[in-house]
Amino acid sequence: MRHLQTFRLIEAVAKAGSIRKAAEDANITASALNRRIQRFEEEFGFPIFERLSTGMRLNPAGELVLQHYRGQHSDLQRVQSQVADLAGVRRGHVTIACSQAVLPYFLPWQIAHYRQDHPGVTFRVHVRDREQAETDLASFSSDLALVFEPVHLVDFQIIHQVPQPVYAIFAQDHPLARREQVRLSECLAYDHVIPTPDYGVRNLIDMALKQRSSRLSPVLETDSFELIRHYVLNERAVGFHIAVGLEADPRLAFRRISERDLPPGNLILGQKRGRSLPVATARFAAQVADALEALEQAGGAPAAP
Amino acid sequence: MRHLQTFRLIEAVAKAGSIRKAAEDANITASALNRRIQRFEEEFGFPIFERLSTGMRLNPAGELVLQHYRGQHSDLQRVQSQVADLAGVRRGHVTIACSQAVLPYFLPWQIAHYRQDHPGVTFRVHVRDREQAETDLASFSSDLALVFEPVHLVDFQIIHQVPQPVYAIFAQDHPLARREQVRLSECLAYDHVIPTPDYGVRNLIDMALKQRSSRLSPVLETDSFELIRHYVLNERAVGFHIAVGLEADPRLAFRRISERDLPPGNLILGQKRGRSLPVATARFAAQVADALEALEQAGGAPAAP
DNA sequence: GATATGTGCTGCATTTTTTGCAACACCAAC
DNA sequence: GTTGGTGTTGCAAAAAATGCAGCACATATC
Repeated sequence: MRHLQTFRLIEAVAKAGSIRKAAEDANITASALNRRIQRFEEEFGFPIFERLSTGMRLNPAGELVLQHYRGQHSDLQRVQSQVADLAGVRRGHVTIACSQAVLPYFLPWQIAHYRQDHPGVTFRVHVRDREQAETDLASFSSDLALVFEPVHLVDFQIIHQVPQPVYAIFAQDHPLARREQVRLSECLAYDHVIPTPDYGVRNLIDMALKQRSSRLSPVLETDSFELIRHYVLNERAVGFHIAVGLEADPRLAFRRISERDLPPGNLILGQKRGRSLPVATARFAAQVADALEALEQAGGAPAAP
Repeated sequence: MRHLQTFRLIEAVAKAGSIRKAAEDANITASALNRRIQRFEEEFGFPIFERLSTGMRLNPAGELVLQHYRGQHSDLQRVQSQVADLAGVRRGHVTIACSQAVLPYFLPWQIAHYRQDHPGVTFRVHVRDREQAETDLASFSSDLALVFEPVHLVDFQIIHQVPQPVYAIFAQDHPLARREQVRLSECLAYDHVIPTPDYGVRNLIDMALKQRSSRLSPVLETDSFELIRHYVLNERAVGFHIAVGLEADPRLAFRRISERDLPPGNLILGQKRGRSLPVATARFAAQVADALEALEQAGGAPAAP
């Protein structure tokens, strides 16, 4: 919508840090952009940028203005989506910030399934750690977040949550594979592969170990769960993973870690607090919530839908 | 702000019912206005007006668009107010929808008191019955509502409420003036003057009488409390009024109606649910809430602040 | 049934707004 | 000082919005 053009440009300047750079990106001249901003500031009644010798930086007023714009933009999209819906067209665009764990099976299946009924709806998926996911919601960069054990929970509204036990994963021929359930200390006795502290699984392990004698001594620490899943196939090591991303694989075994050692964390579907989502987004969220519900009913066991 | 101009015009057309009328009001030609709307609809992707042979009417999509505009407009004002505040200027504009009862003493004193500290803040007061007040909030026509016994309470968020007993009012020399407290049936035995059914006081009386034998037979039914207050000075009649609008007056007497007959209603300060108010408005609301609090501490007795 | 009055819409000339180009003034680093 | 970066401004060109006049159509009114 053209009436938000000035705000878009303001955002571009704020991001680029200078009028000239932003102008180049937007394919207009610096002078035009400059005057747009001046005109806006005059109309608005207050300057929204600090003029430094090195360029432009938003002042607090500008931050407020930008936030207003983002909310306005998002709400307009919601309205458009709603109108499209009542016109009989189910179209729209859904942006999701999610944990890596849901990438291999859960999320692709959910998206494909939704698109079967509503082929007009498109998606964008951002892989984020739990903190970034909440930031994304707050800045309207993402509509939904599907994350394991979020952190702040301010401005973050839970749509649905399901407890997810942590599993130890290893190659099929690993000694622990003969067991039904394993203890955390047993796992750590082997070489182990763990996520970096940004992630919920790691957080749960850290919390659990605080009151125990065992310590972590990972052979590999990584921010990629895909790497963890594949690494344990190459060395006799133990990895950690939550149920939702696991699926039967003849080479891989996973065993639940005793709840006495490691309480289940929560896989949470959420949105920005107080925001009303576009129709397509809301319906997709409802579908995912149902799927999470079903997951819980099934006992949290790893399985493809 | 100029970027909302198109929305303003759309609103004007919706209200006027025709492009030509709206164009005249806006001091532009019908053709310009027409093209603005066409351009908007094309950009938006859907028509927002029904073209009737008699003029234009918003379709459901248009209603959504208008609602969006009102929300965004209000939010922009909030941002401006907030910026003005952090720039050290306390300025702004507060719009209140209120019951008649608070007009004589309570509200004027509150406004004057606030303006003493913040002379940059201006006010607009709309007298509304309790139902209209809520509509005003919903359509962003008013920022605050101060009403006795609101009706719907959906989309209406209570900021503060204080119980208000109903008083019988009459001339100083009325027989009932010798009593400390009066019964409802006693009042109705005299000629009585009551508000129309739109008002909370009337509603309370109606509810009370449902389970009793007494019936209403008013000599005067009116939507003006000012008229009620003045009428009982001219004829030996009984009127009804809530505490907040009463003040010592040598010619007028008021006596509390027994709570056994008539439970106190609530005087409620509220806003549109989920909306964040401009700084000036929020502070004024806080001041009024404090005053209501003090009113309650004082036992709800009629008195000027 | 003809007329009159209202509606929204459109082609074209005009006005207003926005933009691009070039130059200027300033600052920081080299 | 020179160089490369910044924001800003005068002026002319381009683009967008507007006003005018007239069209086509529907609904009242006589």
